Order: sequence, then structure tokens, then C-alpha cells
Amino acid sequence: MSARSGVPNDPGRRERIIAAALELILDDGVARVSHRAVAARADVPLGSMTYHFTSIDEVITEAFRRLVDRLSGRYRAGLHEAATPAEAREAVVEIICGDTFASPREMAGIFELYSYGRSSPDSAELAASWMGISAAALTEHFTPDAAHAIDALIEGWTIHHHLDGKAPDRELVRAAVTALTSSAL
Amino acid sequence: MSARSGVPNDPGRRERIIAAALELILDDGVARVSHRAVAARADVPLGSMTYHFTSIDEVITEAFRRLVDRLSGRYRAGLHEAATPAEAREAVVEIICGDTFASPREMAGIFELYSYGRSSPDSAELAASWMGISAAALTEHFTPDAAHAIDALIEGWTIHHHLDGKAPDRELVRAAVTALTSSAL
DNA sequence: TTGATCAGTGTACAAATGTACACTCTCAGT
DNA sequence: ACTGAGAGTGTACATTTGTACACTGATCAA
Repeated sequence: MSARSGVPNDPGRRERIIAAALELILDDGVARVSHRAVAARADVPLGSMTYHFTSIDEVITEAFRRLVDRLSGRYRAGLHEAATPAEAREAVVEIICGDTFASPREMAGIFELYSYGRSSPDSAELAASWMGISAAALTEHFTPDAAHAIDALIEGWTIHHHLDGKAPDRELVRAAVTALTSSAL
Repeated sequence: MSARSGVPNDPGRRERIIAAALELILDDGVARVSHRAVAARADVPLGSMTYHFTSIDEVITEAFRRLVDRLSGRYRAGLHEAATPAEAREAVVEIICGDTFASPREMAGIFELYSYGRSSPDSAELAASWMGISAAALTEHFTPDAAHAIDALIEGWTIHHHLDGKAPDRELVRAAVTALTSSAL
């Protein structure tokens, strides 16, 4: 038998690298992500990068995966907690207006994912799965049609919220969500 | 007096460079834009780039400006043509479901702008102005509140349309837009 | 303890990038 | 036709990038 088979010297290192990469994406954007920048942020030697990952794309995609996992977890939990239609609507309002579901940095990260997916098939798949998750979470409370419309509303209004720098009026958002649920959708 | 003062040897060259940069952004994404890549695409010597622009950021921002101009022109025109509320709603449906207002490539370009604005103040301003233009075009037909909601719906649904690769159901979109306009918004 | 084996690293390198700038070319004024 | 000022360019250069890979060192079977 072989000695020292598969025993890592520093377990969890790969994870820490991915975490560092995600922080870098959220702070500075994908464009600034490089083997060296991530290595420095994770306080890890450069060689570690090529040892644990086959390419920089893999690092970035894995970082995005963490982001999507994190956000979809909160998203799902927040909507699952809602017991009544009114509470579900309120959860949607909070997703759009609050920052308990996603901080501005995290929302910016999602846009970066959309852009990055244009040149990375793996990230494109990830972006698609993120959209699927949010749609699924909504269909728990709304008809499929209403869920589609609300999903789009969330997507767009969240972007505006983020780019404006200030949260939209809760009353207005609530009215819009209600309008989308109370008609024949 | 000075001889040859301000007489360009090849007028319109700057414009052609910007056009080439925009095409490059739409085809391959900002990440692939470089002095050399743009120069090659515009069939212009490398030195021309630094002669006409102070930095690559300027080239990219100008390219985005053309994109925003182009889209906001169509946007405004399309909504301005509408004479009745029903026609205005139909124009919104077309913006979301059709590709007469923005091709998939152009929509992808807008996302790239949102991302790029994170590190370029000029592009951030451009992104903000794009949002302002669309909002203004909508207030021509809808109440300010309804305009906000519809603007968000357009933004989000257009993204979904683009990332899904297939247009959403027109009937559904029409119902959603109607819902947002017929209530107390 | 030893040595085989694989985890992990430091360094080197080719390719690509943004930019500066010494140069060449062109044309308006004479 | 000539000329000089300013339009426009080719080349060179310092940096930064992704990646390869010869090396070092930690661990387990013996």
C-alpha cells in the first residue's frame, strides 16, 4: 500500500481560498480577481492556487457558487417561514427593500455572475440555477404565473435599489406585489 | 498663424474606434476589450488608441455611452408613439418580450455596464442616467408610482428573458402590466 | 527510525496588457 | 514648390497575468 494517501496537510484550505475569492469579487469585482490577489487575501502561497484549482475560472466559479448557495438559502428560508399569503408578500417586500436577504455587495456580486456567465459555461449554469431557485421558492406561495411576475419584479427592483443606493418605498412595493397577486395571475 | 491647426487627417476615426469597441463588448464582453483588440477590430494602428483616448477606460465608457444612446432612443420613441394607455402597455410588453428595442447582445451589454460601473465612476453615472431615461419615458403614460413598478418589472423580466434564452409568454406579461396599472398605483 | 509517497510550494517564463514617446507623414499658408 | 506645425504611428518597455514544474517537507507503513 502507499504511504500518505490522500491525507491533506491543511484541510479546509481550498475552502478558505474560495472564501477569499468571493470577498475579492464582492469588494472589487471579478475583473480584479487573479491568482495572486486571491492568494494574498487568503494568506496562501501562489503555488496553492494551481495546486487546488485547475484554472482561475474554476476559482471564480466556485466563489460564485458559494454566493448563490448563501443567497438561495436565505431566500428559501425567508419565504418558507411565511405562513399566510400576506406574510409571503411581506417577505417579498423585505427581499426588495431590505438588506437581510442580500447586502448591496452581494447583489452586485449577482450582476457580476450574470456578466461572467457570458464567457464561462459553468457560471452560466449557476446563474440559471439561481433563477430557478428563486422561482421555486415563490411558487410555494403563489400561482406559477404570479410567481414569474413577482420574480421579475424582485430582480428588477432589487437592481434599482442597489444602483440607486437607496431603498424603494415599502408602501409602493407592497402595493405592486399585491397588485400582481390579486388579479387573475 | 499656425499651419494645419486642428485639421484631422481621417475625420470620424474616433467614432469608428468607439463603434468597434462597442461591438467587441457586445460580442465578447468588457473583459476581452483591450487597446490591441479594439485597434484590430477598427482596423486602426495601435498608436491611434492612445492618440484619441487618454485611457482604455475612456474607450469603454464611450462605447457604453453609444449603447445607452441607441437603446434610450428606441425606448423613448417606442413609448412616445403610443397614443392610448392600452398602446403604452403594449409597448411595454414588446420591450419585455420582443427584440425590437434591444437585442439579446445589447441587453447583455447593459449588464456589463452595470458591472463595469462598479469600478468606473463615469460608467456608473451612465448606468444611472439610463435608468433615469427609462423612468422618464414611462411617466409619460403612467403615474409616477406605476412607472416605478413597471420600470422594475421591465428590468427584471428583460433579464430573465435574456438569460432564459426564450421570451416570456406575452399574455402573462400583458396581464402583469395591466395589474400594475389598474390598481391604486 | 526510516524511507517511500504524495501534499504543498517557490520560482521561472511566455504571453498579454496599458502606456509613453521619438518618430514620420500631411497639408494650410506662403 | 516649400515648409513647419501639428496629426498620426511604430516600437519599446515595465507590469501583470496564468500556468508549469522541479523542488521541499510532512506523514504513515514498515
